[in-house]
Amino acid sequence: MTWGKGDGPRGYHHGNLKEALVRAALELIAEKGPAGFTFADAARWAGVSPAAPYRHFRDRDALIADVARRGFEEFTGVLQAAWNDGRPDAMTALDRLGKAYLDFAKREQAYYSAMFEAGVAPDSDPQLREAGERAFGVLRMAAEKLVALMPPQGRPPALMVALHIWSVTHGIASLFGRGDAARRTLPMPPEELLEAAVLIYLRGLGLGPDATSGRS
Amino acid sequence: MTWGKGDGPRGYHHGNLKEALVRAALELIAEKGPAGFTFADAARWAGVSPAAPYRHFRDRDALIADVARRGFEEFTGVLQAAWNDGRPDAMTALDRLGKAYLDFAKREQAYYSAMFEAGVAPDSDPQLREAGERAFGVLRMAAEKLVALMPPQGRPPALMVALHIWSVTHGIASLFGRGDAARRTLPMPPEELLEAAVLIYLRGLGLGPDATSGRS
DNA sequence: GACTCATGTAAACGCCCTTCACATGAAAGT
DNA sequence: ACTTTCATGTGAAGGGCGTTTACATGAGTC
Repeated sequence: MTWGKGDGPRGYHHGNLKEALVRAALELIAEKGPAGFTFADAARWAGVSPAAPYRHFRDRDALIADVARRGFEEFTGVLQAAWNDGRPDAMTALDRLGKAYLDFAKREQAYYSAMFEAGVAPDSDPQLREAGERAFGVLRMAAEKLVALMPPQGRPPALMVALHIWSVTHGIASLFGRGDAARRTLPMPPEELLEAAVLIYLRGLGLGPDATSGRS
Repeated sequence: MTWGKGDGPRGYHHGNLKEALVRAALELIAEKGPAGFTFADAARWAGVSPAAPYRHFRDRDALIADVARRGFEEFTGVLQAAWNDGRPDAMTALDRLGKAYLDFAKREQAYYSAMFEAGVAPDSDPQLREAGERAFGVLRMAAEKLVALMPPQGRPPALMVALHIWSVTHGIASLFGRGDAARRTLPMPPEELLEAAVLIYLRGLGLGPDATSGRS
């Protein structure tokens, strides 16, 4: 095994402290929430002095912002894979997309917290903002494909549809999606709740499950 | 003006420290977010020593939980007033309800943060949990009145409808509702976004704006 | 008027955040 | 090969915060 990306503390220089700090942040956020982790904790976790992280991040917020940026990039990949260009049909792919969103929020709680709940302003870092917009872009693309299924007269703006789906999905993820604390109990799994909401919403747009096959 | 509830620091005893601490917390949360306020700050704001708050709250989290509980109670009142027993008809009242929700999230950012984003487990305090459930109860009631407009066969569970509406509203409030930081830009005001979403959703349930008048 | 007890204070401990001068060693230049 | 350079990590220090403890105060009670 190579030590290039490993975590063996070698001599005076760590060699990969930045990566180690990001992983420490993920570990600690998952454990104690985005507020319950300290810069010094991350340093200790990486086996360096409390001052070392300042060589790589301006402050604690910059570290969280970097975690959030990486989270958005992971997120984009996950959503894109789930959407899979709308195959075999837009409705099926949208269902996968929603489940992937909830699954990400549950499995990657640390990323999700950093992305949406850590109080990081999206504009604080242009790279963060762009990463977030790329993730939303997947939803936007999906909405465009859905809207294209409708008769040209009376098509709603695809952007609005994307925002609606994003909002309800994020709302469910925020309120009920996480496994640990702050959960509210629910009479059904979040995935079913979301699926039902989207089905009803799409029916309201005039898109039944029958309109999916055929014309692309 | 009476000093009974005022903020004049009298002699050795403050007289109203608990209230003063809650107001300090609201002020500071509104200013710097739920993470960016310290117990000692609240004490300084109230003009007492850093140890004084411990006579009234076990720790910082207990203070935030109390703020959240009060927030839910305010919230319940606001939602109930907006719903107004479903008058003049359920759809109109639901629209008011959604706007009141967003308005509360925007105007009472400090409360809203404490209620939903401060990482307070709803079960940490039974009173907090009950207050939250009373607030949701208003939505549940509204959903029941809406569902009652539908033909008995094929009525969706009112609880599910309430959860859907809560989720999309909370999602919009979380993502776009706040005025200051962490805002994402939007091509339309959040209120319109929500109104459109709910209209489409209700149409998907078979409830057009025409079904509102008449039978209650 | 003396007592009681909730309420506030002061001091102290440990931890955290941040900065500073300084140490180290990998990589570049000659 | 030797020196230089500079990013990277260290140690110590200052200030702040959270919390606990022993003590002070004074409002209400008998």
